[in-house]
Amino acid sequence: MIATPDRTPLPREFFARPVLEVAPDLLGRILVRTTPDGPIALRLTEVEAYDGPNDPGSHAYRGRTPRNDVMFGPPGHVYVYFTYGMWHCMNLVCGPDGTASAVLLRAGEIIEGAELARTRRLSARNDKELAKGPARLATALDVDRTLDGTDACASGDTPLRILNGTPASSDQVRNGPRTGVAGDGGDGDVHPWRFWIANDPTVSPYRAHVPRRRRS
DNA sequence: CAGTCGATTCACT
DNA sequence: GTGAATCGACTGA
Repeated sequence: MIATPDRTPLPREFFARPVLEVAPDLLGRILVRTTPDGPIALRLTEVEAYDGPNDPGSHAYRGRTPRNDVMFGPPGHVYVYFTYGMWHCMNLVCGPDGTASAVLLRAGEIIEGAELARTRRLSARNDKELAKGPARLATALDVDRTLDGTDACASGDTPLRILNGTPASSDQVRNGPRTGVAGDGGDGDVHPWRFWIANDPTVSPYRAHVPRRRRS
């Protein structure tokens, strides 16, 4: 018998801890996206940690800019970036105010509002693929830069909230190198800061970083 | 101000 | 497995 997920909101203090502590603890939590058409809820199954200005793989590595400004702010807020000219990815800001660390939400299982998610993810061949990958996750939840800076810990009307859910037990958590991160591998250290739930079918496949060939 | 490339995805072979 | 799509942020001259 499966316990009903706990829908208590996660408090800001949850996110104020060190990012490497928060990231694995996020697995099994529930993200609720409230759209004009209704709610979409997602159970997190895969995340990656980015450890502020000390982390070459992080957008915060080269300092504060208009794009990454939210990362430098208080924890519990959402950092959304636009990439490859067509996709969005979403993060949750962690650590004390000013730390600039964040967790990239890479994959999850849609547990509510799948019919809404399907209309945004027409290329998905099945429901496991709706949010299998960070840009797919953002697309399924209708997240773009207009939500950058949203407080996921605010009470009342919010487009995004994060709930307690059913945290993954530590023996179900796996970790390994981050996907597609230029700062990892090579001459630098590989940070095994990708965390996922073992054997979960919604987790995205690992890919090493490949520099893009120059366009003709 | 031009050049480079990205915390990716999808269609094809 | 390979390559295209697509644009804005960032870099360095």
